[in-house]
Amino acid sequence: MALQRDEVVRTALRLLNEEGIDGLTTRRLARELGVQSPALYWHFKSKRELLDLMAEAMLAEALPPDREPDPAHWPEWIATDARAKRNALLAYRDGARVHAGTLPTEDELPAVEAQLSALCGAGLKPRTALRLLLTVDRYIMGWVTEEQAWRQDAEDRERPPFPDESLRELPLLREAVDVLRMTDHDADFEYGLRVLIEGFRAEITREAAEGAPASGRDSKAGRASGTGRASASGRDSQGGRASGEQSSDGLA
Amino acid sequence: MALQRDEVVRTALRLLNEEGIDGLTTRRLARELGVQSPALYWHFKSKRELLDLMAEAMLAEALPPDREPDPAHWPEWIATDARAKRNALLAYRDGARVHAGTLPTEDELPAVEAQLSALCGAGLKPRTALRLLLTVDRYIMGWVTEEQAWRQDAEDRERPPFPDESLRELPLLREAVDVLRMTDHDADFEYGLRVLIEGFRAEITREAAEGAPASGRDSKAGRASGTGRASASGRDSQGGRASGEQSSDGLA
DNA sequence: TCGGGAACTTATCGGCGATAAGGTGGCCTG
DNA sequence: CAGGCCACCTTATCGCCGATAAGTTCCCGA
Repeated sequence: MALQRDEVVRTALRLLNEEGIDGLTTRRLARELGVQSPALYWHFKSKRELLDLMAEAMLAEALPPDREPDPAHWPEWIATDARAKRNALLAYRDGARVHAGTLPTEDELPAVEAQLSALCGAGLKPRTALRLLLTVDRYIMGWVTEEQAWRQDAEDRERPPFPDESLRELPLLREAVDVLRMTDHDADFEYGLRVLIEGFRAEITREAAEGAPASGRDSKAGRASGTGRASASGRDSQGGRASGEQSSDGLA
Repeated sequence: MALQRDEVVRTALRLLNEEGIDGLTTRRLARELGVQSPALYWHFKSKRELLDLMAEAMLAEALPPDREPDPAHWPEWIATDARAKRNALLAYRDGARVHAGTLPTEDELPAVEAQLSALCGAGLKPRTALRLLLTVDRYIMGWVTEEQAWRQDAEDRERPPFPDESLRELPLLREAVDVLRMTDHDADFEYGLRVLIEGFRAEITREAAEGAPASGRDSKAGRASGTGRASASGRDSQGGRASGEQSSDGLA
C-alpha cells in the first residue's frame, strides 16, 4: 500500500512530539515511515508544505469547524476558543513555532465568518470584530511561543533563571517572582486573556456609543507618536517602513 | 586588530537585514568579517549565543534603560514602550524570530522593576503588574512575528492571498478585507494595543475596588473550563500538562 | 629571550533539504 | 494477452550547514 499524505502528516506530528522541531528531519521522518527521504518529495513539494499541513492538522483537532457562536455570550466563547487553541498548540512540542507564520486555509474562513457574525450581533463593525479576533490570536501565539521556549530549555537548564540574589535590590520583582519564573503558565495566560476580554467589552460599548450619534467612519484623531527615532541602526531595512508614523486613533 | 564581540554582533545585525535569518550563517558572517568561520567560535560558544546577543542589542537600541515611568500616565508610557519595542523588532528582518525565546538579561531587570514601581503606584499589586507587562509583551511578540512572516512571503507570493472570489459567500470578511489582508499593520497593531490598555484600566479599577474591602490574596473562584478534550492526538506529549484544568478566576 | 596564551587557520565530521535520474509494478487500453 | 504509461519509490549526489580538533602565528610580559 502506498503512502498517504495523511499518514505522513500524522507520523510527522508524532515525531514532532518525540524529537522536537529540530529533530523532525526528512530523513528521520522517512525512516519512521519505512521509506527513503526523497520519497517524501513525491507527496510534498517542500518541507515547508509539510509543516503547513501539520499546523493545519494541529488546529483542526482542537476547533471543530461546525459551531454557531452565540452573540449573547461572546466573552465565553472567545475565552473557550482561546483556551482550545492554546491547548492545541501545547499538545505538540514546538507547536507554536510550527504554526507561526501559517496562513489560514480557505476552508477555515467560514468559521471566522461565523465568529464575525456573532461579534457583529454583539454590536461591532466587521472591521473591528476581525481586528479583535486577530488581537487575541496574536496574544495566544506570542504566549505559547514563549511558554514552549521556556519549557524547552527548562529541561537542559543547569539551575533556575533569575536566582534570588539577582533580585536582591528589586523588591517588587521579588514579590512577583513566581510570575517572573512562570511557575503557573495557566493562571498567567488566563490573566492576560481576561484583560483582553475586558478591553473588548470596553471597546464594544465605546463603538456602540459612537455608532449611535451622527458619526460614521473610523474617528480620525491623529496623535502621531512612536519612539521619535524609531528605526535604529543606520540602515533602515525592512524594505522601507516609514518609521515614525503611528496612526493610533486616540487612546486616552 | 583582533575581532571584538561587539563588532561581530553589529555585523551580524547588518547581515541579518540583508539576507534574513536563513542567510545568516556562520560562514557568511565570517566572510563578511574577513575571517574563517571557526574563528567565530573563539568569541561565541555557539550560534545561539550570538543570536541572544543580537536580540539584546536590537532592543537595547530601542529602550534606553534610564527611564522613570510616571505612575500617573501609565497608559501613555505602556503604549510608547510597546510601539518602541515593535519598531525595534521591525527594524531588523526576522527581528521577532531572533528575539523569540530569549530570556531577559539580568541588567534588563532594573528597568522592569521601575515599570513595576510605576504600575504599583497606579494601584496594582506587583504580581498583577508583572502579569500585565508580560501580557503586552506577548502581544507584541505574536504580532510582529506574524507581521514579519507576512511581509516576508509577501515578496515571493505570486498573487495576493484571500482572492475576492474566495470571499464571495462571506460578506463580513469581505467588508473587513483590508484587515484580513493586513494592508495597514500600524493601525491594526494600534487597535489591539488600545484594547489591551483599556483592559488594564478595567483591571486596575477592579483590583483597587477589591483591595479596599476585607479581601487579601487572589480571589479563588474556580470555573474550571478549557476544551473538554484538551490534549489531542493520543500521546499526551509536552511532558505531562494536566490537560483540562484552567484556573481562570472568574471572567464574567 | 622566551614561554604562554589570545586569536586565528586548515581539515574534517555528520547531518541537512533538495534534485536528478533511474527502476518497478500495477492497471488500462488496444 | 501485449505494451506502455504513470504513480511511487530508490540510489546517487549536490551544496550547504553548525561544530570540533589540531595546528599556526604573533604579541606581551616576566
